[in-house]
Amino acid sequence: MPDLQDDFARALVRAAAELGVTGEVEPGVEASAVPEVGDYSSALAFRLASVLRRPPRTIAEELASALRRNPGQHFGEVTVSGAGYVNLRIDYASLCPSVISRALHWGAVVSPDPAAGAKVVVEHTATNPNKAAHVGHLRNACIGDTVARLLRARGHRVEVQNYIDDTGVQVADVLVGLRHLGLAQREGEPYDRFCSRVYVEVCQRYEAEPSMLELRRDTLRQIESRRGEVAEAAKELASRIVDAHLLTMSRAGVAYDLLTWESDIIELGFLEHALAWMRQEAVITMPQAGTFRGCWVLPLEDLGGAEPEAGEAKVLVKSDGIATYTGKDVAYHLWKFGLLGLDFSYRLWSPQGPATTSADPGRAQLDPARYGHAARAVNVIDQRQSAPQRMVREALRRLGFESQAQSLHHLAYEVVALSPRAARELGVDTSDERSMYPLSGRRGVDVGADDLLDEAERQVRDKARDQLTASRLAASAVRYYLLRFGLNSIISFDFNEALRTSGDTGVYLQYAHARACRILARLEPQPLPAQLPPLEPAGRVLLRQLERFPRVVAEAADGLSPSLLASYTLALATAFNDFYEHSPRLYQVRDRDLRALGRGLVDAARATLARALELMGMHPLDRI
RNA sequence: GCCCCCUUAGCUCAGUGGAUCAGAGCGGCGCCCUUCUAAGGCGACGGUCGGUGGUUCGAAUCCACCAGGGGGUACCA
Repeated sequence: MPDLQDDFARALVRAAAELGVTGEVEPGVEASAVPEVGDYSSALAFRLASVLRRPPRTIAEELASALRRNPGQHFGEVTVSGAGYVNLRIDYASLCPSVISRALHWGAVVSPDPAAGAKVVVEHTATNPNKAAHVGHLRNACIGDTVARLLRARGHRVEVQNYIDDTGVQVADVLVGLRHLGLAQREGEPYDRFCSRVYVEVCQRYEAEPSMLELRRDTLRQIESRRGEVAEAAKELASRIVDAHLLTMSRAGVAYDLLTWESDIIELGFLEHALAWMRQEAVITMPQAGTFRGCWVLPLEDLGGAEPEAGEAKVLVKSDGIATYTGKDVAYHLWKFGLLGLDFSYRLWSPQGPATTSADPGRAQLDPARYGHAARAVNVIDQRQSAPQRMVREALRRLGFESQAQSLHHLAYEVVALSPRAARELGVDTSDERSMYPLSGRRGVDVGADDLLDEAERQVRDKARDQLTASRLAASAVRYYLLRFGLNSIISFDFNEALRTSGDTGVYLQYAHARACRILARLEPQPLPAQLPPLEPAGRVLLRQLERFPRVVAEAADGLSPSLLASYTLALATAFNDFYEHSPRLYQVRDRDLRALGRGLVDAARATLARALELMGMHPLDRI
């Protein structure tokens, strides 16, 4: 179905051409701010005023008559208002049937992108596999998962990868704790929670006994060697935590196509190969003196032969021979774009779970051609890692992969912090009166993702019909809470706000959907009459929201902006609730045509709400 | 020091290709449940969009400077 707003924009461009305007014109069509003048408005006349050297109002009149001579499909009245706005009123009677029938047939692709086809790899979550996931990790996963769903709804081929950093310091820390602190898992304590506790303890011990840091260094070295008992234990620890994370994330509707293991990148020689390549191309150098003596570094600028000082280079391999995360990330991204010339083996992580990379060809189960080979990469990583992400891109560029460097997109988002109240509730000293307090796994100050989901479930349990409904409702509430903020907003986490069930919440959206389902259950399906009865104002608002859906999906997907979809869905649910409150009970409506129209709108709202909820990873509920 | 982000109603946040854009939710106030789900709807109250300048016919939105807050700038990630 053609898109009405686009049609209006195109018609305006044609009209401008009739007035003798050549070249690019931006019609600037928006929903009318004043409903009395129309449904869509354009400020084109203002923009043409300086070109045509006529008053905007005159130009608007000329545009309007050109539009009236040659109207588009579903165009109603064309008016001119204000100092020169051209307004279009929708012909609701003609638009209604096509909007409704389109809504009843949303497929996997809601809003096809003509440019889709190339593969997009979305990397998200990448939580250190050493402790329980907290609400900050959950924000990452919800953003990434929704972006992946949005891209698929545009017709892109998407592969979701979860990078498992199982050879980093955080895993080493918990391993040190497990092996040297003698802590025991408590009765009923989940393993990931237990490891969180060990992590906090070990971090405290480092402070008290700096000599313990030697244990960490040694552990890290053994992990990176990939041989021996310690390396095995690290793999075992990471595996158990990854299982816990997958379970947590699945509660929130988040799933992955592939787990990519850092240990495999090392074991299969990806890192060595990438480093050798960068040495050969003189992308990285080893300063003989100065701050970075004995490290392999990526110089940030041309220093004219001088040795780089702090801030002038990024270390990829430390002087002790251990690679930094950025070093490993370069190797990973060379593979991701299919540039490395080496590949993993692939098998299933669990029978129904995601695929995983493997360093053991003997256990390979899956076709390697399916994975990697990205044309475009979207990395969902919080804003604090902007600098390292730039380094990865810069390394690709200097190896001669300019187009891949440009196709690597760091989707940066702000962190979740604690509101002063939440911080107090978690026992943080807030006497310094800061505006927010950071989450800290290291200090044990965080909101566990599972705990939050559990708490949300308790909140809705008594009103939900069963346990499954309660858990889906809870997941919806949490997911929507984490998605409705813009990516540049720090979420000042507050329990009351996150667990609220009224107003601008996931529960409200689910309720609207379930309400539509309950209404439909009482009505026989019925074809729309050829001649539609007039639509009430609330119905017109609803129809306009329904008409807009594919456009919103396109904008949210192309702009990698889940919050756009969140605010749209709220507007749609509000329009539907408004329609519901201001229309007579449909099953009591005698007029057959009126009932058919109402049923059609409710069904379209139901289908569109369901699709919007799915795109946000929320399971649409037929009944609550 | 340098770089990035934020500052909009009492609170939490949308809105930033200029115009018809001062919006939502929460809280507080007043209404609406014999009738498809009231986790809903309606009404009133509430903001000189951090400040100052600039560009423009027109700025919450663009530019400059300033203030406050957060983050980065590590041989952590």
